[in-house]
Amino acid sequence: MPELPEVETTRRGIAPFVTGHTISGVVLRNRRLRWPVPRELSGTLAGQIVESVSRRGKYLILNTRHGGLILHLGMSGSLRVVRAATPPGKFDHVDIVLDNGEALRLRDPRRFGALLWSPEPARHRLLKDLGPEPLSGDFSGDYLYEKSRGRKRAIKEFLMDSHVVAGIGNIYANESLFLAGIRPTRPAGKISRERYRALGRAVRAVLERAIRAGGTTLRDFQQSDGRPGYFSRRLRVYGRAGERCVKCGSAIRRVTMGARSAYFCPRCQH
DNA sequence: CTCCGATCCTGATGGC
DNA sequence: TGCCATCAGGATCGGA
Repeated sequence: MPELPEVETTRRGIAPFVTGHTISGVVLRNRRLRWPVPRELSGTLAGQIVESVSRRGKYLILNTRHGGLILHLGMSGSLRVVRAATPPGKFDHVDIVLDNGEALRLRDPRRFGALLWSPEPARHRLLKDLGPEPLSGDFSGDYLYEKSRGRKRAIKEFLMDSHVVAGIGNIYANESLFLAGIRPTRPAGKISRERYRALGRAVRAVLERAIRAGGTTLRDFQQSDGRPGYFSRRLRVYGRAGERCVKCGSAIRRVTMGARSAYFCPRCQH
């Protein structure tokens, strides 16, 4: 659900409405997310100015002079900018209220999301050990190759490990592997440098295209203006078990890997 | 260090 | 029509 492209889409959507504004308080309707939202959050944030909105992997950070509000959308979270007086829905758990009468509203039906304050977000336990940003210069096929030596786990699980590279979830792991022609079940440590270079390029291409399309909407995700993400119609293998491969016409297969679905073309991916 | 399974939650879906 | 079981899935945690 919200993976890197969806979180980046959300970041771009909300940044113009919150940057430069002062937070007047926080309304906590339900504190039970992935970790309990701190009771004192409103007191901590009141009076602080949002200087910027940044992203690290799938985390969003509202940066102020004194630290940052770390936000994770989990599997079903979304953020909207609304008038603070707008009646909340059943799953609108938190409002970050701004001094201009608007509020950043977190909706999260499944409550796998997170909302935490840190005086130094980059050093927070959730962020400090994340792998490189896949769209930065720190990430490359060569990096993946080096990092994967001696690893026995499947390439798809390796690619979805946020400590290897940040922000890639099930959808984009499947799509990237299809584009690179690599079968998701192949052990990560047994893939050649050349093929990792193709994978590095594929990861970048897929993420960039998805960001341009405003992310992927399956069920829950919506852009911060309420529109769906339009990458859904560009998915090549994800969710297409039994359908024809766009390259060769073979039937796309689905296998279960550790409680997750992997989709691949048996003819194009080895 | 590496890997694997359990875990949190609720809407959608399919079988009967 | 309605009930029930199953599934989806990010990332952490604990145990092997």
